[in-house]
Amino acid sequence: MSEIPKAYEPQSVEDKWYDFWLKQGCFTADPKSVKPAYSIVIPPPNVTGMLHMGHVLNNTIQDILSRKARMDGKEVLWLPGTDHAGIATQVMVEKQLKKEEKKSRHDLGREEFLKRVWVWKEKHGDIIINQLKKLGCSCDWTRERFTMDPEYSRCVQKVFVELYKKGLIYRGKRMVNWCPVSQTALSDEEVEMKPQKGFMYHFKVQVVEEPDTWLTIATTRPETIPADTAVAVNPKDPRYTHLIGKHVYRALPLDQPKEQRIIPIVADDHVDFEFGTGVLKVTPAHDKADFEIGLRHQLPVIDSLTPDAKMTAAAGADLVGLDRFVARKKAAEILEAAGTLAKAEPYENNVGFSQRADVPIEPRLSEQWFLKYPAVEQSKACVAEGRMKFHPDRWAKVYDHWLTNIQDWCISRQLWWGHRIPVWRKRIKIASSLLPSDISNCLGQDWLISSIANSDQSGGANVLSFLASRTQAWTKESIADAACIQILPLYSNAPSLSSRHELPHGDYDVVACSFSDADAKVFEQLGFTQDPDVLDTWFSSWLWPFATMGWPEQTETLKKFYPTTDLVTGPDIIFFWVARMIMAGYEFMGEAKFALPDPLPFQNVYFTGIIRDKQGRKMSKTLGNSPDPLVLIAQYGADALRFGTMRSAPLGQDVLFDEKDVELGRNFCNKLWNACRFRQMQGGEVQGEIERTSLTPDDKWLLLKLDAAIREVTIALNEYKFSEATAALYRFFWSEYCDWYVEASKAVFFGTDPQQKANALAVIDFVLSHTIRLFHPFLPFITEELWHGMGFAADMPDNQGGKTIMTAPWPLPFDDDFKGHYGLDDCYLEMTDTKYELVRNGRDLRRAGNIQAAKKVKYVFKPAQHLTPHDAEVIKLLLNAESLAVNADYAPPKGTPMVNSKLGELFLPLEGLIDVAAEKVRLAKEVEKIQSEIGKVEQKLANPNFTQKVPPAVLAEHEQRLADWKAKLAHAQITLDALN
RNA sequence: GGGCGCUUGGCGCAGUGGUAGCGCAGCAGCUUUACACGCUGUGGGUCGGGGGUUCGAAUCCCUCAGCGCCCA
Repeated sequence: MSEIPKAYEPQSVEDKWYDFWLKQGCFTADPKSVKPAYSIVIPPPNVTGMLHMGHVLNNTIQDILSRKARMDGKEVLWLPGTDHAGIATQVMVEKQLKKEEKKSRHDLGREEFLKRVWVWKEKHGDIIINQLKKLGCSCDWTRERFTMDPEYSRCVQKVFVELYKKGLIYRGKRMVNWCPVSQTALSDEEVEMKPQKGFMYHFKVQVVEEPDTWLTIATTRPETIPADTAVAVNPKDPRYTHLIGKHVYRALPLDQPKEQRIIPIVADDHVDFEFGTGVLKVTPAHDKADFEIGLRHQLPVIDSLTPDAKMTAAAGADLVGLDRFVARKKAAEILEAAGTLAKAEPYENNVGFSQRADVPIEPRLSEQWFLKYPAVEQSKACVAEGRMKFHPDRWAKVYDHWLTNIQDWCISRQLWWGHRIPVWRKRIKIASSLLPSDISNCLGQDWLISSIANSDQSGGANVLSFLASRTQAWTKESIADAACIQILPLYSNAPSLSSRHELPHGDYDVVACSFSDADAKVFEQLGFTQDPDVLDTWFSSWLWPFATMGWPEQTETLKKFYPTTDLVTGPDIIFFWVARMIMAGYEFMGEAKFALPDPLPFQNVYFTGIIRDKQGRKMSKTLGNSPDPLVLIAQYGADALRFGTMRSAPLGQDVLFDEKDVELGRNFCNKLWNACRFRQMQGGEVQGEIERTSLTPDDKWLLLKLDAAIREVTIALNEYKFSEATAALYRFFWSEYCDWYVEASKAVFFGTDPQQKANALAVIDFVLSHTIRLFHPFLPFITEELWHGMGFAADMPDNQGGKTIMTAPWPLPFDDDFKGHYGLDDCYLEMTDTKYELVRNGRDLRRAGNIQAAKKVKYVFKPAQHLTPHDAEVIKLLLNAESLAVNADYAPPKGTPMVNSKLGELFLPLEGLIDVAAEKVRLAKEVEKIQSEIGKVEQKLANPNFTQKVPPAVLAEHEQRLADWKAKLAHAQITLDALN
């Protein structure tokens, strides 16, 4: 740091140090280390993603935690990676394909399309990784993982097979959330409810048995009328009881003969009296609740929508082929023309939207894979009992509520990009009863295994009961973990086999499930076809904390770093990810071989706020209110972005982002830079010995303030209060160190005493070397630059900061020995504060006199006690005075403005220059304020209830306060009198 | 409908029983030999409304209102 630029220039510094850290392997975790472990797994960003402010917040926090842990002497693993983001990535590549080649994925075929996705991934997949590096993230990049990596994919498939064998995964025909744009099922968590403006249509239907009776039905979706298979009323609704069991003519489609449109009136408790007219149209194919009603009353299901949400032939000639929203209007028009539309009034209701495609989802009956969540009770308990802590803890309630009302997870997606479901199927026909030969014919000799053969001497019946138990299935001995096979009747929901002892004749699926590539080949050869669906992306990310560490092997990494210490994520994925990871931890890390007392995946979860713009709106591409962090980094520096973000991100609150915060961060870095520059300009020995007898009160004051700052910052970080930590650092460094200590130290540096100078330098080096370390987790780049540039690294052992500040020890609060040795008594705090208070008041005198700030003036000080030459020099300098005459016998001329303090009286004898009238007004105002304060305290003290009930300490404090105010009043009065 | 959170100077926030604070913005002044990305000052709040507990309430309780989020 020979030629130090006047302003800090981050660009030249940041890349240099990041490369250095990488080359030196500073981020690489050593599982063999004897140091205690600290670990975090990154919430994997989408491989398609670009860095946004949410990532900045989230990853800065993880980096702070990681860097602090390293300085605490921990062996740190921050494990990075990306997820494959099934829908998002597929949609993106499809768009590109359409744009560049005017082709759809179907034009290419599955295999070719997937090749294109991989090409895209290789080309763009590391964009976000490089962006994280720009931010300074100290991730162990040697362990970077991608959810579609072969090893990781194998974990996903293994988990699927295990859960399948336990009977927790099943295939079922259910109502699911269907996204007509992506044409896939979605889990409940991927559906977002939004209020939508539409119409409530009231239409009439005629009762078959009583042609004079018409019922009015209210609906927001008239286009689904052709799929109605009943109308329902509440059995307790007196308006309609007499009609139950009768029928109505369905209002649509009109081209269908009337007698084919007869549907029953059923009674169902689900129907709300109050809603609409109390008569509900029941559309089992297109509404979840209606589907349930349909089941209760064995209603047929008419599907009137195609997978891309156009009307089918069942909707009639008028509507067929129309988009659902067009058909809605058309249906209303048809009803109106037919004279059966009673009214249509504006109506707002909540509609489920696909989170990805942002279109209304369709409830749709389809065959999907579901998971009954494992380890739910353990997962609830670990948070409820506080073994895992949520910060802020209110999220624990949200978590608990979700787990209590948990629904099976729809894990299949009708996509191509993702982990393909490791299930193969082959259709077989069973004529009378199942024989082992049926199975062997189907599976080949290779799959007939000894355990079955032995237990199944007598043939079919035992095989059937064996299959019926469903908790076991035929497994190939050599790869017992990898595979299982079941025989399931077609179109059956999962549990149906359990009560059967005989398989009736008919069509069956032989279902083979395996994560072995060899098995897959065999299945294909035998004419099995693999399930076309892929798994939900979250079905891979829920394994993240251990699948990234080499599971299912008990690797060194797992042994050392699992369970992880902290997880940092947004509350918006508490269900998607956090809860599921906890369940996966209990389910898959609970095995005896891992020997974990508690297999929870992390000990603490820190939930960040959501980043909003300064008007409080969510950051979004369409609003264009989301700044590009890389632009900010280029403009202000990564440290500035980090510091600004942390400073404005209180625990548990959303963050209102303002570029001003980043500017403030930059200004702060510049301040830090220049403070070090000032030190450099004084020259002298680096980190000299502090001579205890030479310490001035200012030195002691500063060291005590540093001690307080170390305590505050450490406590704040332990409690995840990052904005408090930055606030404490900001205050200490700027307001205490720079504004007061550095200015006061100029009294020494501008003086002539070499011993004093050397000592001040030693104090400054001591304080700066501590401060820079405190700042390091927040400002990794500038602190590394200064650590070396200031020469603080020079005398340190390599692993104690000699090589990099990253491993310099985190500053500890001073112990009593240290304080005793250097005489750091709290009285120096008060003494020095009093001195600085005197300076502040002395500066006021200038203003009162309308004296230009630049003009040097002469002050006179009348000490009330001994004043050292050093203190006199400090006061003079801080007052920017031409001179400060210390005179115990000073007799001021009448009208001399003065201020009073415990140290003595400070006069500004500038006869004639003082605006006496203005000064009088100012003092009168001050007296008024003091009197009002005295009044308040006196009133309290006069209250016997107060004096009798209050704790003695509080009483004493009030009495002291009264005395202080009274002293101030006396001083002010004297000053005022002096002007008269 | 249920749950959670928020409401403190123009803006963003801290303060969980004992003198209402911080930063930004504003205003006034300043080429003070580290820093104008700076320095020195300064104005501005009956702590959302109402009620209660208490010697004492921004803080605890009740209630109302507004805003936001999650779930149904």
